[in-house]
Amino acid sequence: MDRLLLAIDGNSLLFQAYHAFYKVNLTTRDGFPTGALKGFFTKLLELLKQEPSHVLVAFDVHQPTFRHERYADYKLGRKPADEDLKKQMPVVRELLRSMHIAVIECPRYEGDDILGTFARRAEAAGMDTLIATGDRDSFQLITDRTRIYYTKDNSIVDAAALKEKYGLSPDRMRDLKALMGDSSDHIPGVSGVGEKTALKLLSEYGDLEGVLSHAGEVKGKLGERLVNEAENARFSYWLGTIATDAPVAEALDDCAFDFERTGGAKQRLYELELNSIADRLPGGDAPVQDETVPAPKTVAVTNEAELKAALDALKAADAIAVTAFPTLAFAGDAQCEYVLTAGETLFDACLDEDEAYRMLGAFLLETNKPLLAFDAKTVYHRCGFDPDRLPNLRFDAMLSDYLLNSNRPIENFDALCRAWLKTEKPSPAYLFALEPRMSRALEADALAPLERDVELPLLSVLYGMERIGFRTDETVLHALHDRFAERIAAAETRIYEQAGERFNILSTKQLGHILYEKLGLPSGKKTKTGFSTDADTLEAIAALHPIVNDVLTYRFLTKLDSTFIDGLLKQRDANGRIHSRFMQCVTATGRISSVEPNLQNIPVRTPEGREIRKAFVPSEGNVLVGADYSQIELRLLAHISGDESFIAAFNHSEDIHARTAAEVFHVPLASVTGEQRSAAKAVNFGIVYGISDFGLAKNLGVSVATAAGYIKRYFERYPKVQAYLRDSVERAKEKGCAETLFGRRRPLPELSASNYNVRQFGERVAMNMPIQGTAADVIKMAMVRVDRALKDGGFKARLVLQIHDELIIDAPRGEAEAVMRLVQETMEGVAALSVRLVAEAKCGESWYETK
DNA sequence: GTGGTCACG
DNA sequence: ACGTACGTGACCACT
Repeated sequence: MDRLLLAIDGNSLLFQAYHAFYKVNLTTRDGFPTGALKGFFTKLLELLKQEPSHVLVAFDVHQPTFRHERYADYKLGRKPADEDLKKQMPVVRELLRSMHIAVIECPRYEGDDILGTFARRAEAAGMDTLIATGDRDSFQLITDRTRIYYTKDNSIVDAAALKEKYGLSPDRMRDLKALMGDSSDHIPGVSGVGEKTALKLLSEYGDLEGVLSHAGEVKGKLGERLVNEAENARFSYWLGTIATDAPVAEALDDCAFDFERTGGAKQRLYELELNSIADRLPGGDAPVQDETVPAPKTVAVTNEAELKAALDALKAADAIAVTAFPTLAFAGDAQCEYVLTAGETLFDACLDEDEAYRMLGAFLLETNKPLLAFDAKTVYHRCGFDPDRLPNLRFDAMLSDYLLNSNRPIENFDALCRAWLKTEKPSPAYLFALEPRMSRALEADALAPLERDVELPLLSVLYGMERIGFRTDETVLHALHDRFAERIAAAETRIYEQAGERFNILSTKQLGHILYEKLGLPSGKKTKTGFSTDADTLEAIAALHPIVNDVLTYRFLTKLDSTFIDGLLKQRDANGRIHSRFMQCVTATGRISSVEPNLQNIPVRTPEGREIRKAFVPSEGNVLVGADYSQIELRLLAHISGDESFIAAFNHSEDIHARTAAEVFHVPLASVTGEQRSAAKAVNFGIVYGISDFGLAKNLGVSVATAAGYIKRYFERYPKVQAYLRDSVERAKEKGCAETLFGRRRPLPELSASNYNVRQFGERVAMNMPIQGTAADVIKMAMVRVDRALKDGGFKARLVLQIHDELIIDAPRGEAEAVMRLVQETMEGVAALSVRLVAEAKCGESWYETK
């Protein structure tokens, strides 16, 4: 096999990577931007699959290059690179060097000159070259030994592909550009000549000189321009010519590449929290060990006798540390870990993992020793604990880490150990080192009470909810499926008739083709990949063609059927119960989330969707008690802002949206119309989300000016709300994070971003997070207290679900009345604020009835 | 794996 | 001149 040179245009790739990750705003946990790095190295690894024998990455140096020195306006037109990108530039070079990949720069020459130079050198050495770039200029470098990997669409371009696309040979690409110019590269070209005209001229007269010498034959304004701007065109040709003889110090041999030597970047990539990249590099041996945390001795546990001996040894321990992934491991101190290991020979009596967990669980309960864990809830599941009898949990590293940085939940224990201790291999023994360190960090940020009083006890409550599950009635689901299936089939038939063909209605691409091309309906906004077909867009054109409503119906019903009916039926256990998992360390605001299945988005807003709640039923002999907070976020806004009239409205039990409407529209409360009320409701939501006139206008379907007027009058009536929103942004900017009434924090690196939109987003989050997050804190505290009150009160009733401001309890019929009172009082009394917290409880034979 | 869409608070 | 409501998760089509 021929040897291959992979020559990468570093600047081009880095810019592309930066913009690809722009919106994601990827950073390390302490705020260092890493989006461009992630994109760059992901692409690099992809390119390395070509198995090059030589690799180089060419960069521009930050000064005018020889081609541009003559071009006075050059600097004026160039946009300064974003701060975030600038910070990552030296890191890219550093990482590449530690991967033993040649980084090549040449003063006064651009990256593509270096690529051109090396491509020719490689050819001379009998090698093939693959140039990776997102810059089409490089197409001029194509030969039968040199191809371009065009990163914008991941295509490999050779002479044949170029001929097919432009009808030009590689060396005519410069002629093309000389005529059409390139504004992004500040190449003037000939005015009024674009790609089409340039291609036409070239096909007629061969090359640039041919075109210029025949300029007199070209009619009209175009001919004039070709004559007048001939020098401009020649200059452009020169500007657009990539050098193949740049005086580069490095030789081809300096670019020799060996994938096995790239592991040198591993440690640094982990530090940058680019784990997925680091994991793909070879080796990575000798990780930096923090001196104060020596690796523990490992004792393999392969059979029951060894497990018993290990537990025996742990009887002297002050606390027990346990991790469940990838396999059960535990420790009684930082010096020694016990790891469950498959037996090595046939003579070893293998120990069943479930049995090992059971024995460890029993040991924890018997001794009641404090438990340290990473993801204790999973450990509980593996041990199969009875939710009413749980171990003495003292520390969960996953929870502590989440409280310290809710921005990005840690993926696993490996990553946490690396981040906190600079260790490579995770071990439960490290929990003994992590506990004091993380506790100090929590104390320092005043987060210890949240950890101790809310998150740790809540973990056990959530475990109970997951274990118990929510009983469902499959006959309800099947009956609904049948009803929906008929209507789906009918809508489908009508759609095909009206479209005149069968197609996949759920494919946005195919649907867009039918609606906007075949039927000629007006297409509204666009998405990245085509025309938008979302419900808002379709509703706007529904009156123009009856097919549109059929499509909306079809979408609506298939969504209910596949996501909720099918989806739920798949998740039922042998007893018909559904065990969702409640994720405690996912959201940036402090809410919990629900997965597999998500029980926090079961339909309620439409009559058909709401029917699904009839399938959620109490256990045998029980009823469901549902209790929800009334307007909790707005009440918290009233409390936190201290706005007297807002507080008064709540404390007088007024309808808050109607009251807001009366204030904003200057009408008496009694004469507020339905329309005014819903506008006011939208304004209230907007305030909570971090208001913008544009967003409110879009939501309400009014002009931006009208929306701005609503907001203005709102702030006039509730001045302290305005002051609060302003202050939250200010405070967040000072502290670098937003925080709730109870001190939960969310880092906001967005606030110091150079990009306006990212910064605006940060400001909206700074307004929203304290409200949404405080509400999350409040209901979490309520859950802990409700759970405790039920158990302490000897009730059999148990929490089964939380939906952000609502709790569902599965309660014996005889307990219903008492439980309703208990849950309502607990929820209302959980925090003493300047506004009353109001909760309403109901009970019924299904979730449908508890609203 | 990503993007579009839509279910919830 | 730009492009935005906040927070989630699941399903489908498509690459």
